[in-house]
Amino acid sequence: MEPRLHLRLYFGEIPFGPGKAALLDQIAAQGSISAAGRAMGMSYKRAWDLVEEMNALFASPLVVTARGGAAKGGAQVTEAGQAVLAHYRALMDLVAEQGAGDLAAISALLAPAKG
Amino acid sequence: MEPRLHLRLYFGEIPFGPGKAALLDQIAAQGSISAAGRAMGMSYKRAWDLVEEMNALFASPLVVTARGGAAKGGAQVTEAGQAVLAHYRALMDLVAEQGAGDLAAISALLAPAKG
DNA sequence: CTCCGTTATGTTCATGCAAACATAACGGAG
DNA sequence: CTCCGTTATGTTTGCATGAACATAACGGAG
Repeated sequence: MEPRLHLRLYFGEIPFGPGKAALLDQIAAQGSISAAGRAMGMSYKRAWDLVEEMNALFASPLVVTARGGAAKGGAQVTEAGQAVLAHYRALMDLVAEQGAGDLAAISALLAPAKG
Repeated sequence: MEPRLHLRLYFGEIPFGPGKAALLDQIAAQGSISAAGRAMGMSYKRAWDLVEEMNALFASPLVVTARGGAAKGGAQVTEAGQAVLAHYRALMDLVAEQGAGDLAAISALLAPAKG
């Protein structure tokens, strides 16, 4: 499961967090939205809706798609997509490393994990 | 309105972002949950629910309350509350300053603001 | 031409969540 | 004892969200 304490980047009302980052990773690795969805236990429609949401946010799409048969159809993460992913990861790493003290201080105040 | 690009800290499913931070600020400034809610254009119930949610997250409450009349009743932000607020702000500042490059890079890729 | 895996889209249903409204308990001030 | 502003809680209703199901379009492989 996801770590107890994490960060989400927000573009207005639209969140970009661990879920969308992992989806982009899976699309890059699998070469299709449906395969990525399967690998993540997510319905194709759900995955596709998330992709559409992300693409709508940016001037150029983060994921490009192609219809068609087994060898032709598929999806690829664009350079813009890789860039967004890289900058998102950089921000998360920044917080995880240089913000470790603050994160630990907050964690120490948290109530014991509930069932 | 809130900035187009911001961060929320997540404790499991529970978010802690600009809204709750501002609510804590207002409670500290106004001395009561209801006054804080009024100042923020938020119903008392909404504000109280948020306070309850935050208090449940931590080992000791972030806000303590007292019932009663005009001079007696009210709410105060505890030391734990001030600490959480300070560490949250520190993380946000860290991202805003040292993550400025990544934030700018992402912003540059965003589609022009829609209506 | 058929088949298969993919993208693309729509519909329905359940669930969660927030807003609005309503009410009770409290306790000092006067 | 009454009043007032506060904390505290419950109920209802509308809206947004997600899950599940269904269907269409596409296009290369064979």
